[in-house]
Amino acid sequence: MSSKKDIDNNFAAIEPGERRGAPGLSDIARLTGVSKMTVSRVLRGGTGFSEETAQRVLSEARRLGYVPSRLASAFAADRASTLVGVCVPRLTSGLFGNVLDGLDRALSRLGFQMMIGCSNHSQPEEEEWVRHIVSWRPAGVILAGRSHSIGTVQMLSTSGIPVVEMWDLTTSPIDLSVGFSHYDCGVEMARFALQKGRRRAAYLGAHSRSDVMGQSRLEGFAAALEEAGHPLVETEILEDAPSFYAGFYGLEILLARQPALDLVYFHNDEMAIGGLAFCQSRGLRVPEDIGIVGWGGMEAASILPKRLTTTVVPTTGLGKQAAQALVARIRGEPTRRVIAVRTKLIEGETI
Amino acid sequence: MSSKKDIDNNFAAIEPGERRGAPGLSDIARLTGVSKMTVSRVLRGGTGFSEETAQRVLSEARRLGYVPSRLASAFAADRASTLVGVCVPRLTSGLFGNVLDGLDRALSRLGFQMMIGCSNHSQPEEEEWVRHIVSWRPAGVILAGRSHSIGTVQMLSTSGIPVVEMWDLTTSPIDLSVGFSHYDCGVEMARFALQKGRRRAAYLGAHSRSDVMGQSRLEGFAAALEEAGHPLVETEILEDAPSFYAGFYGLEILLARQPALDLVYFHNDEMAIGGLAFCQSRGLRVPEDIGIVGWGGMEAASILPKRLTTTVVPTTGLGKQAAQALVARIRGEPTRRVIAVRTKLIEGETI
DNA sequence: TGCACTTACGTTACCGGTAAACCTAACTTG
DNA sequence: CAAGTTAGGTTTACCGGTAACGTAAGTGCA
Repeated sequence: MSSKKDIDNNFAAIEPGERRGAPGLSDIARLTGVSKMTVSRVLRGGTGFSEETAQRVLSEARRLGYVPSRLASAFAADRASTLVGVCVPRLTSGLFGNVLDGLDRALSRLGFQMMIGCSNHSQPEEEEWVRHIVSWRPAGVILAGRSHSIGTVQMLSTSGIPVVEMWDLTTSPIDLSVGFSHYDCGVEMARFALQKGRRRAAYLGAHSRSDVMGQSRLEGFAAALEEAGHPLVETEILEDAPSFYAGFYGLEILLARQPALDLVYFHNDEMAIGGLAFCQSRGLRVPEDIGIVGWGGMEAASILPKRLTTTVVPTTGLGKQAAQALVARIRGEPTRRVIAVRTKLIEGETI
Repeated sequence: MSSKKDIDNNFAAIEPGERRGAPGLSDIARLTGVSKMTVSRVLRGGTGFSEETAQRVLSEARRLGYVPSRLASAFAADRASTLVGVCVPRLTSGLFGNVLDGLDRALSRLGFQMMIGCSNHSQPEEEEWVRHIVSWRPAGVILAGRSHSIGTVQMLSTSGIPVVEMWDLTTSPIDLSVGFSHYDCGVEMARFALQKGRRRAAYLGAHSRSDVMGQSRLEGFAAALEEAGHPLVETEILEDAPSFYAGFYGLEILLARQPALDLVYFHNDEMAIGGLAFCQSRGLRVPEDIGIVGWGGMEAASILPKRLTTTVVPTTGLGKQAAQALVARIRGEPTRRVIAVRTKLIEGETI
């Protein structure tokens, strides 16, 4: 048929002398008059060739601008041995930005590349991403959080790919876990507040989608206060993103209900800074009239005129540790399954 | 030799009956009694097979938990047709976090995966990353910024990979450019300030490494003021990271040198917020005594008690547009080489 | 009845690099 | 001087999926 012929003609339109793609080992081999295998050995720094051959090969490779196809070598090895998949709940979070930075620094130094995905706090989206990444046969995978869909866990377990679950700690990881305990953060902050003489504390949270981690902090905070005989006076969980603005108006709500508070523990630093702004707008003195404490260690929180009391999460360090644990696992070195990183309570000027 | 024998024994330690890796097309083919090719056709939704065969293949694929190897298909096609490389100067920047978010949403919806790198504002590091990504033969590459090393430009040009340079606009891109003009941002802010009656403006910058973009804003700002007959009164570029703290103490320096300013244009919103904090600490009224304007559209800037006047950069939208332009290019659809996105001057309450 | 056409497959070759096996000539060494 | 060793290679097979092409059985129609 004529249509078929036309199509054939179109595909035949490649110029005979023209280079079709990137130069490969065989191009170098042909031009230097040795075999592909010798070229491969020279370029990977092996043995079994003369100095002269090596020079010819290297100069020809340079001249052609040869870049090896990782696709081919990964394929040959049946796994993309320098690829690590990383999935975080949000790309816009300052905290996760730092975690990614730590991961990137550590992984790229160790010769790995990151393929990044974002779950938007959604398990189905995470599972979708895991399916994609598994199809790339990566050397390892890093997931944020410890709760995943059944499909996610199954795919990762059966594939045999090393996995690190990071951020909040789990004692029964798919493979490895690197993180810290949100519950303990809450406990530590409660004890610190008590030590500072606070007796009427409230908690102001906000839950965006499935962020259950704030909940653990609240539980730890409440339990420690309870134990000391000064239970939590008030709790409010806003149906909103945990932003500056939520902290501002949330504190207004909280104080309207219960004016006699001497401390508010916020979901995070952004909300706490919002709370500070609210206090300022109402002439409430911090820390004299009310104490404000946050969580997370936002950079801005440490350089405010009045430094915020908060729990600093070692984000960059966490990324680094997660990367190191994963790489150790990939290399088959012995690794602890659960690695706890230390958060640090920073005493600012708001309590 | 005995050592060789030992090694052989170690490598022979794989159990005969055990699965060595992930199941492939040939496993499904063997188990259903058809050829690899038929399985491939069924799984990719082609034609040329019976309904009954399709069902057998599909159920067997499900049973085995088959995940196709993108490594193999990408390799066969001689390019990783669903892989896009993205390199940003910093992973910890709020602005770039949003750009990445926009990119990720658009790219994943279109069926692409992102491989991310970070140049740390360093051209050698960027070049290093480009070498890595080119070795993956990606469908496209997105770089932040418009100035790159010669090696970077050469590798990308000769590889024929579609490239988008995003963030600041260039009229002579390697391939495509999506961004906005920092110079125009400066001009626009100057005109706005003049319209608001400001006559004695200063600029406070900070240069971290090779961030030359702030420089363009300063140039546009200064030129527009000059043209109107009210030239820039004072300029200070701090040798520091452009942070909240730099804004705070930088303004102090500026006012010590030149107390009679009625406007300060800051490198970015973080610095501007620092400047606001300084004014507050000194009892300077904003905007009555002095106007404070920033750049970038930090989220926190819009929810401060006193909304900051600033230029909002459509970060997420920029990512989306960059992704769409790149994908259009990859698909061979006609595309404009230079796509300008609009920044927006937001009139807050600080001028 | 015979020939074209369709359906439902199967076969082969190939992508680029690498492991493993093999080869050959020169050089040792007992 | 034969046997062994080494340097410096080459050849072959393979990774898993896909394009291109081949083919046998069935189907429709003049």
